[in-house]
Parts: sequence; C-alpha cells; structure tokens
Amino acid sequence: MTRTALTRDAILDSAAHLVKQHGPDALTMRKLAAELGTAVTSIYWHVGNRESLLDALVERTVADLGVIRPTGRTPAQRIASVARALRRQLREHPHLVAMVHERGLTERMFLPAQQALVHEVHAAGLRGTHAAEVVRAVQFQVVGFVLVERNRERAPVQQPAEEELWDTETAEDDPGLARALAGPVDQEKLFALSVRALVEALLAR
Amino acid sequence: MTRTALTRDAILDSAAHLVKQHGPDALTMRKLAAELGTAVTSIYWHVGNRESLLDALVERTVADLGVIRPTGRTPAQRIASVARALRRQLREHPHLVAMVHERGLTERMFLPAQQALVHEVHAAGLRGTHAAEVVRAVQFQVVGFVLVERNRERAPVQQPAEEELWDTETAEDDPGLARALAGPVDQEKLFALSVRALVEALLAR
DNA sequence: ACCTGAACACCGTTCAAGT
DNA sequence: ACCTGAACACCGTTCAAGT
Repeated sequence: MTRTALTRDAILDSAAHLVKQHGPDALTMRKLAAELGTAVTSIYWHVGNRESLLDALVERTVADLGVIRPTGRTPAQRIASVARALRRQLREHPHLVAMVHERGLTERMFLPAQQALVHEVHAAGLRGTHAAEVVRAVQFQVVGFVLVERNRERAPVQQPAEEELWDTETAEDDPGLARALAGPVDQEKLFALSVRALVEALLAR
Repeated sequence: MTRTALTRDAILDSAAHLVKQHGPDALTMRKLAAELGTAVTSIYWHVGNRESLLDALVERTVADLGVIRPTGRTPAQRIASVARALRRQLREHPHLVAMVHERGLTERMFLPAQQALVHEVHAAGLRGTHAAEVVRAVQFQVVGFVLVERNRERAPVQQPAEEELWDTETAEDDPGLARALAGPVDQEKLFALSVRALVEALLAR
C-alpha cells in the first residue's frame, strides 16, 4: 500500500492534532514521524526544524481564525458578544495564546477582535485614550479569564478537597457562601457576570 | 576546600533560583547538579526525582507566601487593595500559578486572599451566592490579568510592529485611540482601572 | 547514610548516503 | 527533489558499587 506523499500540509495537520490534544511539549519529532509513518529526518526536509514547524503551525492557525461578528442591540450587549466570541475562539485552541505570545504575534492575533471592540466603543460614544482603555481592559479580561479557565480544567483533583478548606467559622456565619465557594465554579456564568460588570462600569464613567 | 554538605534545602534553594529565572523547563537535573557541584545522582537520593523536587519547591513557596492585609476605608478600596497585594505576590513568583495549578493546589494557594476577600465582601453587606460570585470574579480577574501580563513581558518584539497594524481608516477617524492602541500598555494603570470598574459594578448591583 | 559513574531509553539535530 | 539510518549531544532515571 503506497502511502500519500509526505507534504508540508500533512505534517502541519499531524502536528496540529498532537498539539491540540496534549500541548506543544507533547509534540516530539519522533512521535510525529511515527504518526506520519515516515523517518524522523524526512520532516526536517519539509519544515526545517521543530521550532519553525511550530512557527508555521501557529501562523496557519491564526490565519484560519474566523472573523468576529458582534450581535445585540446596545453597545454593552455588542461588546459582551465580542467577548463571548473571542472566548470561544480561544477555547477552541487551548494552547494558542501561549504559543502566539512566545512568537510575538499577540497584536496580530487580537487585531480582528480589537477592531470589533473599537467599533462598538465608538458606537457607545467614547473616543481617544478613554476608548483605548476600555478596549484593552475587555481584551485583558477575556484572555485572562480563558487562561485561568484552561489552567483549572487541566488541573487534577484539588488537594485538599475544597470543602475542607471552608470548614471554618465562615461556614457557620454564612453557610450559603461557604457552600458556593466549596463547590465547582460555573465558569460560563462567572464569565458572563464579569464581562457585564466590567463593560457596564467602563461605559458609565 | 570542603563544600557544604548537600542538603534537601540547598537543593531546593538552587532549584528555586533556576526556576525563578528561566522557568521550570530550564530546570534540568544535570544543570542543577553542576550548580551544586555534585553528581546528578546525589540529588535523587535527597529529593526522589525531578517531579517530586518540583512538588517540594511549590509547596515550600506557597507556604512562604505572606499574608494579605487589606488597607483603605471603603469596602471597594479594601477589595482593590487585596487585588493589588495578590497581584504583587504572583508577580514575585512568575511561574508559580501554572505550577500550582498542575499540582492541584490552586484552592489552597488562594485561600488567604479568598478569605480576605470574603471578609471585605461581607463588610460590604453581601451574603451567600452573590458574595461568592464577587469573590470569584475578583480572583479570576487578578489571576487572569497577571497571566496575561506575564505572557506579554516574556514575549519578544511584536511582529509586525504595533503601529503598522493601526495605520488604517481608524487612525484618521480617531487618531488618539490609534496612538494609544499602537503604544505599549501601561499595565499598572490598566490593572487599577479594571479592578476598580469590576468591583464598583459588582458591589452596586 | 550518603555519594558516585556506568548504563539505558528518550529527545532534537546534522550529515553523508541513497533513490 | 525527496527520503533514509547512523551518529552526536542532551535529557531523566536506575542500579550496582563505593565510602
């Protein structure tokens, strides 16, 4: 059975698959070669070395990110919709943010979202430095939230169990709060709440 | 010249030094042995293996984190002061958050800050689920911000230069905003602004 | 109890050699 | 033009052997 000819794109596809599942560290040239059914050194002919392979992978992924279309009626709603869309994009590529940052492509990657935000902030009547601050605050908020989320999801079982930590006087004083903090985080709800609060306050000043 | 006897603490000190400068990936058992002037295998006798060495390092670092003392008059001010203190702690140990997360110690690490936040949120008159949401929103906000900051600071020169990206119609329409977004981020200011906005809106509802 | 070097399996990368 | 295996320097880890 003749295998398909080894191409740069086939290598990138395979690499993307490995990275998406277990992160960039799990991408070894030898595993990649095994998955492709080729000799390790063949990969070098097509993509240079491991680092330029990752470079190419990041560049392709960033280029393939969909555009961001705001929805909603009020500026606050439309800004929140951009935040949600950005979060969804980032969650689909769990390791992309770190890889993009390491390669100095952060600004390029966020440009579509930033432009959408600028548009909505303008629609809300803001201009100049103030508008820029709002755009950046929302961007930091979304990216930060996704990074924390990702860490939490990768994390193993918490140790000690979260309940034990709140088995204190606070638990008696405010059992509802103790229960809420001991339980798991509803990230979806927390994200919506945080974005709404931030945008609301920033547009109001 | 007789070297000091090799101890578990000396190994942890040396490891902490390497990790603090270049991150956990830069900590190789062989480099560590070289810095300690000992054979690689001696380290194994004292700390087990690389993974348990990192475990011990993380545990020691978390235990040594200072307590968090809120300052300010109003609840909003005191919550913001906790956020600042937490950010300062995390910035002093740039790789700690990720390492703590990987080891399932997140909740334990944030417990002091969380308790301080709970106290202030109570002082602001909130209770139960609502109070818990505010605590978590602030915690996510701070940790997320620090993660983004760290990525930005590690990142190399942006490519393409940020100015080029904003050499568009927007630049003519609102040159103040284009200039602000093309320039570097004042992280200190952005952090203060974001925290103030979030806390303000969360306490107001 | 503490330290050592040899040895193993893994990794990225280079290079001369094949077709 | 494309692919290969051998070889090198690095890595974490084990183990038998030293004191």
